[in-house]
Amino acid sequence: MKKTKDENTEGQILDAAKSIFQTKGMDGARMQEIADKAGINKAMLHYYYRSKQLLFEAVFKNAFSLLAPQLNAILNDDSSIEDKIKNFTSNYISFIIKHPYLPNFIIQELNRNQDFILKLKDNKGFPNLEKFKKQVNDEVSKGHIKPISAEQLFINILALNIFPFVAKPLVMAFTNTDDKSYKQLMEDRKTEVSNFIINSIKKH
Amino acid sequence: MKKTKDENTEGQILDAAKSIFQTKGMDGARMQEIADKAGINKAMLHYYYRSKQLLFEAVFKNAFSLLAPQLNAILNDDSSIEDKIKNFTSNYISFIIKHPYLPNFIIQELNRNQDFILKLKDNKGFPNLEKFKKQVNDEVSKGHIKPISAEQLFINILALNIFPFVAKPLVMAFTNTDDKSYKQLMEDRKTEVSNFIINSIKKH
DNA sequence: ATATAGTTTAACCATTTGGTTAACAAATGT
DNA sequence: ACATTTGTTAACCAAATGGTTAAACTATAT
Repeated sequence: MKKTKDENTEGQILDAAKSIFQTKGMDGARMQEIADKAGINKAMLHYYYRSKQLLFEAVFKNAFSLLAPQLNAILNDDSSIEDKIKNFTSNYISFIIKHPYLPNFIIQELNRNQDFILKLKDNKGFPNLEKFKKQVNDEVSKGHIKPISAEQLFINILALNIFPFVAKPLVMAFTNTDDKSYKQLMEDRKTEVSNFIINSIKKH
Repeated sequence: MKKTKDENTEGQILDAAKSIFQTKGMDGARMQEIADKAGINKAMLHYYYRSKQLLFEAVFKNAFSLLAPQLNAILNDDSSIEDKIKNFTSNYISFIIKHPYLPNFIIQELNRNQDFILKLKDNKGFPNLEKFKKQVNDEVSKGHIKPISAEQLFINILALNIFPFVAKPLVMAFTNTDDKSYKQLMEDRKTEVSNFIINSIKKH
């Protein structure tokens, strides 16, 4: 029987690398620290992944492949705009509570290395706005929702959902909340945010 | 006559350090690169700022002291909620277009070093939500706007304004825009975002 | 049993990096 | 004019860091 990911060395390395890279970033991460966390010799990292860069890319692609399907849900699903917003908001916030470092990690590293995203864009499954655009334009011209471009609406949805996690320390300081009450604020947002968006675009 | 900031060495160092730290972060920045950018010997960095950590802190505090007044504008001004949102959105986006790396830098470094914000919180002039809370609660109970907590409204305002700059490479990839059309998208948001927020909270 | 291929380790290496030193140059005060 | 403080440089240093090597150990196949 094939060993499960967390008993074989390669998987242990990836898990440790995830944890270190996602909290410290490419530049802040140390190969020795990853090896220590995985409980193995540093040479093993190079045996399985050749270099820090390649290990990092493995972690990054893995992280991105978790995020992309969440976004495709809102872009390519067949439900109504209103349902999409409701579902996405609720699902997405649950998702991030499970992977708190993920959006920050992706954003930080994409800012550091602009070329990186070009590689990702070629992948099938990379989020594409076309269908969503058509849907938004349709609903606007039918008069179901107020005029708004699909791009701006999409940016707003992402912003309202992702930002509070990315800027957590900053927002916690401003709102004077501790970890526990911040978590509650985020729970509240599962419905708060979708209401906020829908209020804004629906006609009265 | 005292030399202006950009002719004296100390100021040149700070300028160079700003540019390097804000694009590469604490971990990615190299003292030699800062010295080269400032056009001086590396030993000068230590002569004026003692250590990388202290030089970094000088840059960080400087950056934060630019951001804080922008936020206080929305929190402590005497205008109506609607005016605040309009002005803040328009001003803030202009502000960031002038300092594109600033919000990302602050968020990234605060995530890296959680203790850091505690030092800032003690400073007078650190954004405080109390007055804004009172105003929002007032307008809600008077029935001028729909029920919403001041914290959630504040988070939403920050999110809609800051996020598109922080996550620029990601959003550019999703929306398939180049630098020029992204800049246009951001210009449009100066009014787009405030309409979006006001639509959402106003009563009909 | 024995050869073979895959896995793991300790020791090592070259380079990078933040920081220091000692000597030198330029102001500044007396 | 000269002494003292301030500013600047090149050379240097120790520690950290990504990566390599050669030997040892383990599993697998014949």
